[in-house]
Amino acid sequence: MSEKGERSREHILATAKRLVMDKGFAGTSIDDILKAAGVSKGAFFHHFRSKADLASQLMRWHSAQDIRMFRDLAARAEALHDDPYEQLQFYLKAFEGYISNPTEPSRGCMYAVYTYESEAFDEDVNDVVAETLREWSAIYIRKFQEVIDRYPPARPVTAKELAEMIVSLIEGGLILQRAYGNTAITARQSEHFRAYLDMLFAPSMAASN
Amino acid sequence: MSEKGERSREHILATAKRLVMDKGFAGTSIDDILKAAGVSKGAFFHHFRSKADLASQLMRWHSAQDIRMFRDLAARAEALHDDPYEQLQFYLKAFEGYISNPTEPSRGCMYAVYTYESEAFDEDVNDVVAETLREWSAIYIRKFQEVIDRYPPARPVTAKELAEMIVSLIEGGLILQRAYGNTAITARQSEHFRAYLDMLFAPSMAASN
DNA sequence: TTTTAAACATACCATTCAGTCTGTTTCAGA
DNA sequence: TCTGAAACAGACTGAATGGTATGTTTAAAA
Repeated sequence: MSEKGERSREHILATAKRLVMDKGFAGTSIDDILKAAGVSKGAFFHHFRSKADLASQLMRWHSAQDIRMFRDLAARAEALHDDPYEQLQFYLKAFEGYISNPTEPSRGCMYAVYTYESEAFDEDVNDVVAETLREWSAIYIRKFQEVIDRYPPARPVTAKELAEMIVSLIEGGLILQRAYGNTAITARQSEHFRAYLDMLFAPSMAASN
Repeated sequence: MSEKGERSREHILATAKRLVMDKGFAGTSIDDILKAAGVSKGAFFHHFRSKADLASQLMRWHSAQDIRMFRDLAARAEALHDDPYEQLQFYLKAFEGYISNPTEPSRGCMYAVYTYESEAFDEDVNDVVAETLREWSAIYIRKFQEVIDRYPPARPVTAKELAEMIVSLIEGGLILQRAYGNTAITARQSEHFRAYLDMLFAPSMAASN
């Protein structure tokens, strides 16, 4: 990242990420990664002590990228809009744009891959997965709470359950997307969720104007 | 299933299913399955030509079980209730009971496992996954359509998008469930979805009485 | 009782895999 | 220019893995 030496490590991580998302972690051999990345075994084992170490570094690297993106998106939403509901809508729409980007269609979710092979990983790696998902939820929870506080919902809902719902919809959408070979499903789920939010909050928003 | 010889095949399939759901397909070796099932290599390769053939038979076997369960649930719902909305509620609640069964807590979803390792499987196996998910959706779609026809929803929704939503919520919930080690999440998502349905249909149900 | 095929058991084989070992190159600093 | 360490290259190894070959048991039909 900072030095030139990081280039190769990041290149290996990026290649591994692509392969692991396509074939799973156990289904991806080190040789597969070497071949796809065009690096030697010496280079690989210079940066990673073992395949388990790759798993750990890969998840931490990917998690750091994601958390940065979540926070960037949240910061942009807050810079552009004052109203928490508008911030939320912006955030959700921005994510829809990101997930259905046609140049780099989403292959799925790294956390789902790790979750479904959790037995293969060290406990601390699984903890990173859970913590990243929690961090992601937390961004939603904060925003939902602000919205709920300002616009009493038509039905009593908690910020936590709404956050859990959108995360579930996205994770589930990514699975259906892969299974059906249709890259539009997750964004559609998010749109539908926004329509649900409209039902919940539109009445009291109208009343407050 | 019918003959005694089927016992061993089914025993291998059931064992493989458990292991594959815990460790993924690539992460489960044939020897793992032999050891866990207490059968010999000869027995295994008598019933399955290769590991890929196991993958195929396992998915078809599992899919057949699931589809039978979906249809049984739907039939029971229709036997117990006349009103399509009550049938739907029964169906969803029954599934919640099944998924959060404490004696056999759900390890996740087989289709998700296969989806995230899809590169490893033959095209026809991936087709079985997609078709089973569609079959599952179709049961929801039929019921949602009946409900929509009888009770005009508060917001224009299609049966298809509602079906896609509950399937996504369940799939996503199963991931979060594994990641967090909390076996209650999927059932909670389903409950939340039922609350959403109430918002959609309760007004016109009240009007029709 | 004999025959026959399915159902199993086990030793074995070739390949792949993660990981090691022994170097060579690169390049920053003295 | 020299030194030393980081970065890399690639041949090699032992264990694991998928798969085979060959033989034995079982059980039902003839």
